[in-house]
This record gives sequence, structure tokens and C-alpha cells, in this order.
Amino acid sequence: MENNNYQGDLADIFRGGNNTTSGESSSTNIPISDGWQFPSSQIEQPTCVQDFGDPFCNLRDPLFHDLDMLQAAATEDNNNNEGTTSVFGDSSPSIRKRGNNVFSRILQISPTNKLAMSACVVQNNVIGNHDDIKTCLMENSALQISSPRNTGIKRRKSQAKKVVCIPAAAPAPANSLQGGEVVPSDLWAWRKYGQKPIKGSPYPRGYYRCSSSKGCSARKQVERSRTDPNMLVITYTSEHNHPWPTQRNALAGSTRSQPNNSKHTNNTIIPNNPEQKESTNNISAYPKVKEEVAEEDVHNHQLVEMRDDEEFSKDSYQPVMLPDSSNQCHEDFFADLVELEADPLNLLFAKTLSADINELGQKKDIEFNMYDWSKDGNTSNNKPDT
DNA sequence: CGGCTTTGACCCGCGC
DNA sequence: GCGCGGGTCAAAGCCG
Repeated sequence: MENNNYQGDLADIFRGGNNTTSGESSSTNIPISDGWQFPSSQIEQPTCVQDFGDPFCNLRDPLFHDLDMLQAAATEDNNNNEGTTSVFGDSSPSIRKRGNNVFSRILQISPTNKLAMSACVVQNNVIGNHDDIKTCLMENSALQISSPRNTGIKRRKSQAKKVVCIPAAAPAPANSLQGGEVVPSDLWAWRKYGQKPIKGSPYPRGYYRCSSSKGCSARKQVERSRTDPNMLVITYTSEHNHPWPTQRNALAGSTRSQPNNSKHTNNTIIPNNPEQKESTNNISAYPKVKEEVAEEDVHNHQLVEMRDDEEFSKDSYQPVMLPDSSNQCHEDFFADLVELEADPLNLLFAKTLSADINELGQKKDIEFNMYDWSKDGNTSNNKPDT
């Protein structure tokens, strides 16, 4: 899988999550060390990777799977919430009843299927309110489907992009032109090469490129939602052309961590990673939500999303690792993380949890100390004393 | 010392 | 063709 289908980036994140959360073995029992791979039995080989490196194309999408229900919910809620931005309206019971998970959801339906609908569902008990939903909706429609100006997202050079809308890891400083985003971590090392104020948005957009490998063309843009500063919109461009960064190169050269919240835009949060103390790599990631936008994407498929909803745990698609439905494993969680240090995926997963918990701050049934580390500046070495 | 962020300048695609 | 605005470059300075 690594050979032919390795795509890096979010694709791999998804695969990782998919694997690690399915099956009986919970997140705490992942054999992560060397040579660990995603069991192919649980992940269909993406046959369309060659086309655009879209590793998601073969993943089962629970949202599409449940599309009918979602649409019905949307219809129902719209009927009850005239004028609301969200297709699901506020506090949509139809959605809430699906369970309490820490993952927000974005549903992006390809314009080509005539369903001009984009939806982001955030469990209101986690995020707090459904303004997030609206925000996601607005962001994504602005980015992808709606206005004529944004039609097809005419970007320069028609680059394929992957847009992720996630809760920010820290509240946006008011009108912060310095950026200061606390970017959730992923496995890649990112180097910031530019920042621009964006017209119409009080928040600047940061430009990052992959620094894990010199020849890597992977890039990403990070900006806060103009409608909800608590949301980050991250756009990935191009694919990594190299394997997962080793711990060494992932952290290479970075010494600037301890971002002090505002001075550095890049914060890496790698729980329980001793070397993380020295890292400032902007490892962003959060398989919370993933959308894929390929302007010339032959697949015209756009949605991937993550959740740990029990309903979906039965499916093969379950990208994000979460501790088993609550307290069962949380004490073991860090112990396992220690084992994972060398494996970027684990860092990612850990970070994912951290970000979720930190961000949402309300996940009552998961009481990790993680919350504290990321809360205190989101830097690195704030791992809990164990 | 190497790699990072910052930031102004420049490049370039797109709409008018 | 022109102007706008987004994306990139690269020099300067920072950091451990």
C-alpha cells in the first residue's frame, strides 16, 4: 500500500483513522511500531489514486451512505427554520440524534450531481452552537460552489485542492493580522513562506509548503473563517511526493516552538513526543473534516468526513481514532502514545484527539489530560505527567 | 549554524 | 490592456 497508493497528506490520515478505529482493537491497542501498516482488509485499495491521487475515492462514505437521511433532515429542518443558512438549520434534531461525537462534519456534495448542497454538521453539544454549521456552510459554499465568482473555484493553474474546515485550536485574536493561528498538527512539516491579507476577511491567509522534503510540492493555506474566527479553513494543494516524514526530518531544523500563542503561526502539537519540545513544525492535521475539491477532478467527488459515531463504527469507514467509547481506555491512552512516537500516524491521532478536546473543551466522556497540554499554548511538551 | 518566520515586492491569472 | 487580488519569492532577522 505504501508503495503504490501512498498519497500522503490527508489521504493517509484517513486511512490511518480508518484502520485504527475499526474493529475490536481500540485505539489503545494499535500495534504501531515499525512496519505497521493499515490492514488492507479494512481499507479498499484506492484504485483511482492514479487519476488524481484521490485516495478517498474508494472509501466508503458514510455521508453518501446516509445521504437520503441527511437530505430528508435538511428538508425537514429547512421547513422549520426558514432563513437559516444551514441546510440543517439550528439544532437540527434529525442530526443531533445521531450521537455525540467530537467530530464535526462537512458534507460537500459535488455540484455535478445537481445537489447544490453543502452541509457541515457540528454536534452542538461539542462545538457549542450551530453557528459553526453555518460557518462551515458559508465557507465551503464560498470556496466551492456558490457564487458565480467562485464557481468551480477558478483558481490559478487549476490546481486540485483539498479544503478542510475545522475548529481552530485557539480563539482568533481580534482582527489578528499577524495570523497566530494555532494550526492543528498533522504529520508533515510545514514551512511558512508567505502571508497575505485577504480581501473581505479580517484574517490573513498563511501559505505553507512542505518542508519534509525539498522536492515536495505539497502546500497548504491556512486562514480563519471570515464568518467564524473559531473555524480554520485549510486548503491543501498538491500532493506530497515523499513518504511520511521520519521523525527526524519531520522535526528537522525546527527549534522554534513555544509559539507564545501569537508570535508564531505554526504550532505543533504532538502529544507525548519528547522531541516535540524542539519542534515548531507546523504539522497540521485533523481529520475532522475533509473535502476534496479538484477543479478538473474527473471524479467529481468531494466528500470525505470523519466521525466516530457508533452508527458508522460498524462501517469500514472510520477514519479517526478515538478512545473506545469513553472511559474505557483513557488511562492507557498515553501509554500507547509513547509507543507511537516513531510513527507519525500516532502523533496525528493523538493530536487529533487533542485538538478535538481542546477545541471543543466539552467532551465530557473523554477526560484526557491532553486537554491541558494544548490548552496551555498548544505547544509540544505539555504532556501530562505520568 | 541551520531552519524558521516575517514581510514587502514581484508575478500572474482573471475579470472588466 | 488594465487593474485587482491572490500566490510566491527572497532578504532580513530570530531562535535554540
